[in-house]
Amino acid sequence: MDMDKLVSLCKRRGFLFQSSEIYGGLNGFWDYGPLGTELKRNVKEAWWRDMVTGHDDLAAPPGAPEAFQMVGLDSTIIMHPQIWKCSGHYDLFHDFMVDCRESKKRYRHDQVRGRWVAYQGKRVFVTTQSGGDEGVAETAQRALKLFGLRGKDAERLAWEGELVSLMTVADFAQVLGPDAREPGTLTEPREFNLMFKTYVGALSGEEGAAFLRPETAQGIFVNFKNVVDSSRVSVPFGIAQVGKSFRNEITPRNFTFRSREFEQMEIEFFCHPTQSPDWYRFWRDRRYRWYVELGLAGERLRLRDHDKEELSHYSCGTADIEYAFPFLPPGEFGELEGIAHRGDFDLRSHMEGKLVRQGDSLVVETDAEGKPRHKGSGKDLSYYDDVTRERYIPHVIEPSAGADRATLAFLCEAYQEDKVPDEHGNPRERVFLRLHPRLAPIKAAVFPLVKKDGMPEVAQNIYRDLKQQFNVYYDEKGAVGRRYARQDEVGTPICITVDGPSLTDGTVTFRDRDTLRQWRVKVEDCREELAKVLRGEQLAISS
RNA sequence: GCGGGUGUAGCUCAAUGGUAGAGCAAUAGCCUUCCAAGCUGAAGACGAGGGUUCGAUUCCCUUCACCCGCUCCA
Repeated sequence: MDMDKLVSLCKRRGFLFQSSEIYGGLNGFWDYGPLGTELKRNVKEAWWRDMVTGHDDLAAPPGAPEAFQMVGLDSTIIMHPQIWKCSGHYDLFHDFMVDCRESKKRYRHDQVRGRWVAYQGKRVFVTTQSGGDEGVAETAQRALKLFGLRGKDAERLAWEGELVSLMTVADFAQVLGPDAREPGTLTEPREFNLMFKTYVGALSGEEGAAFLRPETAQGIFVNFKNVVDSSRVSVPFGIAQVGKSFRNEITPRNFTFRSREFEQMEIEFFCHPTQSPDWYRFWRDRRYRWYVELGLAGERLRLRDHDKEELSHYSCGTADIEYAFPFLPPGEFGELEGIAHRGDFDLRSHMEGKLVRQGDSLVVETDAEGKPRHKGSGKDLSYYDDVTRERYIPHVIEPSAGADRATLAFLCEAYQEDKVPDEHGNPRERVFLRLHPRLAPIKAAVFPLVKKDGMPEVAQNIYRDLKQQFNVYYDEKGAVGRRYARQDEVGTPICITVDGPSLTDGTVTFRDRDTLRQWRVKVEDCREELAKVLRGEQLAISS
């Protein structure tokens, strides 16, 4: 599939627009047009319905260890800045970077290290990105090259001390960049913040500095105790949240795939530590199935378990649900959702402070004085089980999905081209979106075959009746074939046409988007028939 | 952030240092009895800013956006 055609269709029919377009656009931001808004709403509502309001609290679904509860939450985008310090985002997302004017490469200031060396009165800080013996060898090698010496002259170089961080160096004119041939090519360190910074309060002083959330998850963790204390849930249970998140991506690209403002659909599922591997597998499979059920059924969708090396320091299992987007190189997949086993990392972080791995356990990271690097809330977020009389910190399974990415994947998967016969029976190119009926922005279109003989009046009555239950669209302009084509292009599953026989026998035709099949339905049965078709029940073909 | 490429109507494409043109789409109407037909009407563009010039869509500079590669992506 040609991505350009989809992008063009999205703009032409009002699914997606570039943000601030009349001012030249803004990189990494996208607006949803009238139809895109409906589509994305449907994606989010399907998720909410399937995960939360439609979930049966009383019985264990297939693959689940036991029955569980699901509740919702809507937390704020701006939260206490300490949350991001304890969660680890502040340290991970907040770096100083240096650029090399010569090699055009960029490095993290804290990851470049090097050694001071002197030769014939010249003193240079030779850098490397490697540590340990490798770094020592590399700096030795590069110093020889810089001064035009051979290996046997190595002892003529006067080294000063061990490998140290670039952060200890003030004058960059004497620094030889990791990929440079001459010293002095590195820029001053520049602050690089992947979180959007803002200021709370009318005075924009640093004491009011805060961040737009880079994920919705933390809002759930910090409300864990509130939810437990207020909503009669007991472990195991999940808290779901849908909402905007913000990341200052360095290279937003690939349509809406990597946007700076995006929407997430996240669940934090709290369970007993001994049961957590079973719950992890349940959620991994459940979430994969959700995409399949809504139409991403082909080989372009896959479930991929992370390798051990790929796991975050706190995770004991992570899987990605990925889709082979058409804009990616063949064989590459883009992440739609990550399902992570996060252990007790998050709740403990917000109790004790930012955690780091030490051997097999997580401990509070400390500063030079032995105090916590980022202090936690100090609140007890453990859970007391009334039945077993056990107190513990629940483990967390986190299925974290991107609403915009899912929407984009559904669009890509739905895009179809085929040939249908025109009025003379000659094949004509057709573009249509084979969207799942639950996702389709418009559920049905109602047409009078021609704009006379009382057909519009009948069609309008059907339209008004259906409108009470479904998002339907009325159109009486031009040839009916054109109207069909327009609806196909935006994925409307059914077109209902009032024709000659309608006026005498009270039936109308239903036309199926994918097969072009038509069958007759009584006017008074339209609502029920449409509901049936949208539920995916067998089409009642009678003509 | 770097390098290369591209910016003309919703889309596809013209032309031009001196009034920017077409096809398709969209739109209003006529016609039309099942898959973008036809006729008529009206509407619609040089990404933005600056410079050179009597005059710039065209030449120059800057900027913004998009595409490709690098970099980045807890």
